[in-house]
Amino acid sequence: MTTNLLLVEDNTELAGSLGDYLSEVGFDVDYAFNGKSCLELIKANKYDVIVMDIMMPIKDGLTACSELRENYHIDTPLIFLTARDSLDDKLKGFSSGCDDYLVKPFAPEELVCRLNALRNRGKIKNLNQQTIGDLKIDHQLSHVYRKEVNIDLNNVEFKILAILAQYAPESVSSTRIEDMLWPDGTPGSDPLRIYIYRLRQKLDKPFKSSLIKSVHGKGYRLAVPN
Amino acid sequence: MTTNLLLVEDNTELAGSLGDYLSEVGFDVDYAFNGKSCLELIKANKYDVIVMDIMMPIKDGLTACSELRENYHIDTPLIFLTARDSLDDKLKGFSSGCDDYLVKPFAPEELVCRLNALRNRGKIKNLNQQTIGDLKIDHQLSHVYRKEVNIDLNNVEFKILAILAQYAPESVSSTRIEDMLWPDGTPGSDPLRIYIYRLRQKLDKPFKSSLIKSVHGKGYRLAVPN
DNA sequence: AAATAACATTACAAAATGGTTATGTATAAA
DNA sequence: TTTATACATAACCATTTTGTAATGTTATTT
Repeated sequence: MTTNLLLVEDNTELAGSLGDYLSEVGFDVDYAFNGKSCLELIKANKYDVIVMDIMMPIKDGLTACSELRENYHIDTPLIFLTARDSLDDKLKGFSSGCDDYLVKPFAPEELVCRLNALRNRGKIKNLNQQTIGDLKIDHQLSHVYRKEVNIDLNNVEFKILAILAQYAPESVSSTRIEDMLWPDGTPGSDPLRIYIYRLRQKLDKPFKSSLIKSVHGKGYRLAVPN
Repeated sequence: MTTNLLLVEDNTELAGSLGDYLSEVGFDVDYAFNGKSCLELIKANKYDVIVMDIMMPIKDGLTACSELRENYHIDTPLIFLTARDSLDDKLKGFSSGCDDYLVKPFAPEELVCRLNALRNRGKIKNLNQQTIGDLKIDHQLSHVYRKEVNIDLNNVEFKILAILAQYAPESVSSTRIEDMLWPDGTPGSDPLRIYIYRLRQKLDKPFKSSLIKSVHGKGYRLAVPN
């Protein structure tokens, strides 16, 4: 998963060294040296994240950023990198439409952290979808699919599956699951087995192979095919 | 458009003054005073953004944040607010899964900027008009169209739709919707269900597919096609 | 092989949740 | 004032969830 990054910085020396560092840690770096050329690049290519200096010739960063947002409706995550550290400068930065603002001098590691945070936010939906074999779990919407077929689970069933999925392919003890399902004490009739049964009816019975395995004396586990 | 914010801070004095400020500038603030109670609140309600101290009794912020991400798959934007300013502390913060990291002491205006940036990140900047599948919502004029057909909604119906659209395709709990519709306390007869029914009559019944889905025990959500 | 414990299955009922209809009241427009 | 509309209430029924009890099956131990 490469991240396409545009580095906009008129100081060629800084651009070079910072760009090298970012390339080393896995970013795919393009360069622009002023606000004008950066707009052209952005319109031509699609970037995951933009790193931009504020003070630049021809067109400064603030102007470039707000043009990007207002005129071209491009909402690629953008972080300003600048020596201007006053509150007023920061407010101007954010009101021009940036997503983050980092004051020079900075540790390159912090920049990388912030870039990752920016990038992940846009793709967050993928992060909360989990795939185990032919099983897909959307933790955001509480949706489950097996072989592209929607499986309709209720609250408790979904929670059990989520727990098993989290620790798969390891087994999870019944008491552990029960503690997570009923933090204030498990009801007195051993309902977990019944829910496991129901989960199996929906998740395993319609298919050839069964995903939920009992581990005698230990608990349950989610089998991951190969 | 209200923003529901959870402030997690064990120092009650700071929590109070900061919370007051955030309320003044338009945030809807809930409070938690340690990592444990915050987890319970977050599981019960859905927040648009979380502001969290790191050093807290019972359960510190870093632990709370990573549990949130890993165990509960909750990706609500989260900003750490802390006096720890070393690079190492920041790296730990980001690797626990936060989205931003602000060092104390800070200007409250900067916090607000960053909160707005977090909230808007990845979302459409044009707030006046919204398109979800074949549904068009004009928040300025309170107009709704589905498949180019004008849908005439009354005040409450429109507000419900706007709320669902704001969080689509996520579900929104009934209590949350009620809080937004009737901030001074819900009328005593569960009117939300009736309004949902009427909204469906106008928005879904004339069409083949239905946009408004009930999520049993959770609330309602707007289905986005594909 | 018998006994025991762990696990699976079935059927059922209470409780919570959600959808619908009918109707009453306040508010604003004609 | 009359009328229409928005808003709220009450009551009813259907569905889903959830927990319980009872019984059958499998695995492990003695």
